[in-house]
Amino acid sequence: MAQKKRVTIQDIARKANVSKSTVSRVLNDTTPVAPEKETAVLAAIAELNYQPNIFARGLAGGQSLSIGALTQNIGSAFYDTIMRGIISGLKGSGYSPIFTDGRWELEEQQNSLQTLLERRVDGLIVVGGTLSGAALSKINEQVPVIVVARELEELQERCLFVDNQQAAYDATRFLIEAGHKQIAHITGEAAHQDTHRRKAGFVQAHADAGIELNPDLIVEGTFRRQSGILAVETLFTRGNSFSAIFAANDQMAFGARLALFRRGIRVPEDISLIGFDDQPDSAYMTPPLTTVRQPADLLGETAAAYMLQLIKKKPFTPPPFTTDLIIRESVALFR
Amino acid sequence: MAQKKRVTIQDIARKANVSKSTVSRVLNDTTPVAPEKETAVLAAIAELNYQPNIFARGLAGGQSLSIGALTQNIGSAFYDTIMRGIISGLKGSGYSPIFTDGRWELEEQQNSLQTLLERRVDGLIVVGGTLSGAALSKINEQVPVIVVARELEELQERCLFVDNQQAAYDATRFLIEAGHKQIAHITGEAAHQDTHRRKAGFVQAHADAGIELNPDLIVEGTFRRQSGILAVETLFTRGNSFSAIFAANDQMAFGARLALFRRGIRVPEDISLIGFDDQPDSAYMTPPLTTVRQPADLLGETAAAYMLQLIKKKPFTPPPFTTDLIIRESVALFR
DNA sequence: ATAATGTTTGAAACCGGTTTCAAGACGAAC
DNA sequence: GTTCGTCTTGAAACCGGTTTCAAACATTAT
Repeated sequence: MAQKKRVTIQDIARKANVSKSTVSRVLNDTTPVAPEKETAVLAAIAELNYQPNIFARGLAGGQSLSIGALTQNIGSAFYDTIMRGIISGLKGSGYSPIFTDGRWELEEQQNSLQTLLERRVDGLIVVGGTLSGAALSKINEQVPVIVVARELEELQERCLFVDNQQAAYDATRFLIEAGHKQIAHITGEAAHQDTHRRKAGFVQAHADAGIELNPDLIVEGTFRRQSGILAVETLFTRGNSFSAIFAANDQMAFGARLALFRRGIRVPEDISLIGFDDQPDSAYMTPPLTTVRQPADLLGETAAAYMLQLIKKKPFTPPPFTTDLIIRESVALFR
Repeated sequence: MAQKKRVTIQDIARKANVSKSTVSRVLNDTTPVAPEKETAVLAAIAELNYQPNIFARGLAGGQSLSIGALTQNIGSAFYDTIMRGIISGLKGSGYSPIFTDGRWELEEQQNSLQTLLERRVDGLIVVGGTLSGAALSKINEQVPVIVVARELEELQERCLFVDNQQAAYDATRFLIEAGHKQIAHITGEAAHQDTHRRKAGFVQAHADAGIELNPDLIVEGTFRRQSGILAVETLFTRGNSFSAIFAANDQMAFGARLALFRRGIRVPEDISLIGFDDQPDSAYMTPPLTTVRQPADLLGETAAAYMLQLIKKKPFTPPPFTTDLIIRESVALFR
């Protein structure tokens, strides 16, 4: 059953005794139309429950009314929150988002990108990832690009990100102020920009506090839970003592926490732990994890708003993004 | 810069010295074409880097080559895994997925549905949610619908789901066999089908084991972390003793675990805990959570494969889906 | 050799919108 | 009363594909 024939603009035109052109005009509000005709058209649209054909519109108008969003891990809390921000930022604009998942793999990112471009998105929001700035810059010539949670030289004003170094600095300083002097750091994956920024903040905080940093206390991780476990094992293998760990993200903090648990080491009584991202589960860690919160929702919403302005070729100045240290219970004063 | 003009089928035709029709034919493989012409067309396509215009194709062919997927919480591990399954199941088929998020709110689900329908998806995969069977059944008249993780009378053969009752039965039985006799259950939200199935399994396991079940040990939750905390508080307020908790999902198990932690109650030494879903974080709980695993990836992949067959109007019989009890460290023998 | 059949092929119609263009209506200015 | 400019409107072209249709050609049967 169902409606055998879809209602077209022609049907509306006929019903309202006007031409297709006029219907199109009231639909898009491009040219003034006599009030009584407009009313008639609107009535016909309502009565016939007309839905414009998106393909015809896209074909004729050259617009898809969709924004592509390429994230790296739909399903991770951080990306999810950004996505929700994008959704809500686009709400009511007539544009709808199309999400794809790059899975942190370059090939997958390229495929996803290809898919979005084939779908003729009117704008592209890239969240994280490892696509080169040059590549994105080239795409930006075709369709406006905004980059979230990453900083690219080539697309300077199009990047929305927080000051990762400062955030890591704050986190480290918090540990130092709590009396910790021997602090370990589990870094992210080397290929990531954030990894280096956060590490730099960690280092800087030591320097500013006049604490000598033992390079053996820095262990390379991958941003994944598993690597948090490995990192802690590595730390103990190396044999240096430490009273706190700063993990470059919450997932690794979870891994570290499990590794400590396995060794019967208490958190925070024996060793303090601090993460980065404030993913939802972190508040439910035992003990609840002290961590750095990024305004992921705001980043997403801003990206959407920015994109809408970009499409309209209007100027836009993104607000500053600040991070917050969420103090919970995984950090103790060093006795 | 960029390509000022997009390459069209006409350009290819000209270059290969054939007509548009012929190009279209080699593109879609609908009618045999002379080998030498086919080669010429293919060469032209490669040389000019031709990408078909998806709108023109959709308009002319009446196909969008996209599959809509409506999930409830992009970002929750369970939905995420299903989504990945859908992505991988669709890979190479020419169809690409469009995801929307219903957020477990009816209005949002309806909006999302509307968006997908406007986008003229060729198929719709609904994951969970609260849209009525009648509503979905009606949509199924327009476009094939598959429902994942939910069972609907109206769309019987289109539903892919696991036996929640059996899975909950297994989990409960595991606790009983470990010697637990007073087991608490934190249910999901009443509006959900799964909630009742899981509860039924919990009840049935008691009956089969000849253990009388104290109804005070069943507390209503909402599937959210927070409700796990509340549920544990409620249990202690009620004052009944119990040695194990079966939470209807992992998130609530996390909440319960935190509540126990706050009270200084050890898991599993004092109270055992078992969850449902096996979300990634669960393996990193302290102690790692024993839980029920649903084959979410398989569900997603199957949904995609099923949809492709449906579109081709071919028959398809989904494989059986089984759950696994993932035994970790949150359950102890009752002494 | 002729008729019947089958295979390739291009022209043209079509999908459902948007946009250009020119004509018609109308009020203001001369 | 003309002329001019502005506003509203419909016809037609166009976007870039797919599909129908009939013609052209090749193949086989009679």
